[in-house]
Amino acid sequence: MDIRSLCLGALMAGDASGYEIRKMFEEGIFSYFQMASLGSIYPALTKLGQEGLVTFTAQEQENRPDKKVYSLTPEGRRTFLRTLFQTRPGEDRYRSDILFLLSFAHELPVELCEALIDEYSSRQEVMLEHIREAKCPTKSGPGPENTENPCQMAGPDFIGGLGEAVCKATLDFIDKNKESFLTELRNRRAGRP
Amino acid sequence: MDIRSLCLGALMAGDASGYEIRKMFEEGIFSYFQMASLGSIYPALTKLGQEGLVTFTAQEQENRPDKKVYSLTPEGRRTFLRTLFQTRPGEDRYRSDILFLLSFAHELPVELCEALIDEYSSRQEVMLEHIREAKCPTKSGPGPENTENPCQMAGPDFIGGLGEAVCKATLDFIDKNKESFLTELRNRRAGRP
DNA sequence: TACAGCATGTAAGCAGTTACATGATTCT
DNA sequence: AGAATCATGTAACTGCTTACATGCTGTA
Repeated sequence: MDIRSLCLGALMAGDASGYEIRKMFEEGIFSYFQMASLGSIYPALTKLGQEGLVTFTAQEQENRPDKKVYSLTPEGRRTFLRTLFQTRPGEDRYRSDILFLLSFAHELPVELCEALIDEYSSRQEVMLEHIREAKCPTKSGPGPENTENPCQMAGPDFIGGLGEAVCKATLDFIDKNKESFLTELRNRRAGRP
Repeated sequence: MDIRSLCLGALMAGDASGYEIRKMFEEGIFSYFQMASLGSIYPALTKLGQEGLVTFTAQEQENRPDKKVYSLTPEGRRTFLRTLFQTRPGEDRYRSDILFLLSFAHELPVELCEALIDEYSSRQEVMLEHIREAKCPTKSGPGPENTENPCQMAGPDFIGGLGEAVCKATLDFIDKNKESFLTELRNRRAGRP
């Protein structure tokens, strides 16, 4: 999935500025499985505008750059839908420095291992929070205004449920295994220093 | 984590050729949370060799290019350990085209949604298989020969357990929610065609 | 006072993917 | 016969991150 399709997808949920789109990928429902930075979003939006797939209206703001609120054109919508149908989905990929580092736990101080695990936990908790908020957004939540009631969209609901289940399983596993893991590390250290 | 550290990390588990290192990232324990392609591994190995962090012995093979079996130098080992200590782990990131596509389930044919979910499931099953094999490798399993018994390494065990828990949670969620999700999609379709 | 958030945009630089080049062997 | 596996290597291309440029508002 290239950044252009990602932007079109974000706009399917409602009009938004580049800044708001990034928020969707950072805190919203997409944050679980995609991400995009401003440095790639702005150029993508500009290009999509040139191709007639999006338009924008500049909202004037005092003492700030105009806020450009983008929306899909009918053609943009059609193009995106076509992309959805045609895309042969690429491999999933998960990257985690923390888990890589923890693979070498036997070479690291136990305190560092514990810190890494805790860091991993707290990140998962943040993610869980994001997913829950995205599933049942509070009024004036992040992202564009909800033109449709998102609770009527089955997709995000299913995906959100999946994300929730995964985060919970992760936190649960750590909860149950962290101490015995650290104890084992300490014993090994004591056994052959 | 840059590709160079990833290669050093792979070699911590034992000597290996570039081709074998890729296998570790494709099927071995690392496949769960990192990946690397041959086009990046070979140049990295060459560079590490120039820097004195790895050496290799060329194993002659009939009618094939010599197999270059790399091993860490003492300095390579030290460098990697230093890296482990110093690295401030980057954000985890998970990318999934399938989940992105499924976010728009309400715009897709139900059959396509089902196919996407099934594809997702089967990929998770493959991953689960890899993780299990990596945790309790069979004799002559993938990757370099096990110079140490991996069952004595707590890190991979913990990580493997985590990966297993996550895969299981995913498969479990899909098992329990797929049908009702598809039914809901079909009902919506029938309700307002 | 300093930092975080809002808000857009450009451009350099780099890391990694993909494709190309080559070729024998073994499995289906 | 064709595909996959083994095996290494180079190079173009792409797409993304990071940093820079600018500047007000609100909070700690």
